[in-house]
Amino acid sequence: MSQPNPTLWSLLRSRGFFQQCTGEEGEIEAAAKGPVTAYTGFDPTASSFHVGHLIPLMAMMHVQAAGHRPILLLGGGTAMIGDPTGKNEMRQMLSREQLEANTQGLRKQAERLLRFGPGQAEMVNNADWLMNWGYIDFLREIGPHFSVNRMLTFETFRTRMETGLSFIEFNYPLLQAFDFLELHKRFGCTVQMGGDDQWANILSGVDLVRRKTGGHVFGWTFPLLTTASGAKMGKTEKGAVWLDPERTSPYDYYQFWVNVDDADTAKCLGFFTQLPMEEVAQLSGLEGEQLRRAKQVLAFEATKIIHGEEEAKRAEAGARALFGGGGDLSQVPSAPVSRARLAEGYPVAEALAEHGMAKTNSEGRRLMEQGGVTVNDQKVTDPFAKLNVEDAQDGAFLLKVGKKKFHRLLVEP
RNA sequence: GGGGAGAUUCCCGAGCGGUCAAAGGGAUCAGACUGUAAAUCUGACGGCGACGCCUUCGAAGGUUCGAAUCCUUCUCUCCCCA
Repeated sequence: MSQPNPTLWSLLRSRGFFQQCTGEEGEIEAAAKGPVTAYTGFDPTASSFHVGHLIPLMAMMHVQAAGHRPILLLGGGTAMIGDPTGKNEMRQMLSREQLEANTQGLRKQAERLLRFGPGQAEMVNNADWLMNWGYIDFLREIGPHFSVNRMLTFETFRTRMETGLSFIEFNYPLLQAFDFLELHKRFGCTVQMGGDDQWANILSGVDLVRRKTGGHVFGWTFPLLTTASGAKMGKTEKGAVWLDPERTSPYDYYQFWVNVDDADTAKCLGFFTQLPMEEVAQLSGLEGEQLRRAKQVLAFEATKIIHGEEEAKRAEAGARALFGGGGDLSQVPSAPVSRARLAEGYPVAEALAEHGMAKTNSEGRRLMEQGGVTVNDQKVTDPFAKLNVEDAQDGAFLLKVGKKKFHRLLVEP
């Protein structure tokens, strides 16, 4: 392990990864003289991380880069309960098989971002210690340390007083607190990090560790990632933006970042790139049209971290071809079309629907009627227009919907 | 255990026998303006080669020329009392 970097906390602060932490001013810094073990948890509710998970993941990368030890906790056990935080209603319960599959998926992705191994990052699954408890035992062991009166004051639960809260969800903070205790015992973990909505859960853990072991541990939260207009970030018309290239292609991933609001650019450069802050500050200083340069850097860097430099370059080349004019079209998302299909006249509406540019044929036709569809740079407004072999350019059709959605159909030889 | 309210298209939410594919808002998409930004304005927003046809208003039956609207049963949710 490299020499621990005592400036980890100030680095995190300067990059935006700080909302609040427990302890007195400067206390956590002081406690971090030697290598610190810090953990953050993710419940495996899907088989891939998405952009919403990126802040804690990036934070863990900084922890490791600074010479400390990050622990990534996958909540195979807690996901059996379901975190009620931020939910208006109970989450659908996932089957054990599903959770196991999801855990595998997340594990694979995490391994690309952090170095795991002896003396390096740890990856744990809380199913390993949560699943074997007997109900009575757990209640006797942990229950006495939790005040229902206090739990009811948690924002999470207060909002649920209106819509209803089941007992299973009410138990969630106990389990998360127990995780911290367990990691403290096993790995000497002294810091739990998470989104600010986790504050109450994290505090529960800090308290529990103190009560059970007398240990002094810390909680640290990140700001919740919202767009300048207040909405949760990470959603597009296609749904969540995933880190799994099968779900969100590197090209789309790159596009997501190019398309962030002007107002969010600076914030995102701090969170989602590893560029030095001087460079971030300089890029953020750009104005107007120039700011797009900053977004291109953001997109490239963010894509590089997740998909690697090669993919980032490809995504960038594709974007340049489509938006910059000319260039290399080979990186644009594409699919083959058979000659037979074209011979009988391939309705544009169907082509759009079959390649994810419209949900249905009707929507495809509507888009055409509204002037939103372009084939090889020619606007097509006839809803029943067809593609024919002889209309192909360089053996392909470039379909475009709106300003940003492109797809190339390659005529089979 | 007793009493009450309710389940509507992605979300919220009108409709309460025909004029309902179902008001309004949000979200979303397209067009204009732009910088692959934001804001604003306009349009679209169940499916279908479509001024018509098909499938929708928790589920299944029934009444009726005709039902999201009435009746029956069922499932689920919420509230109040105990």
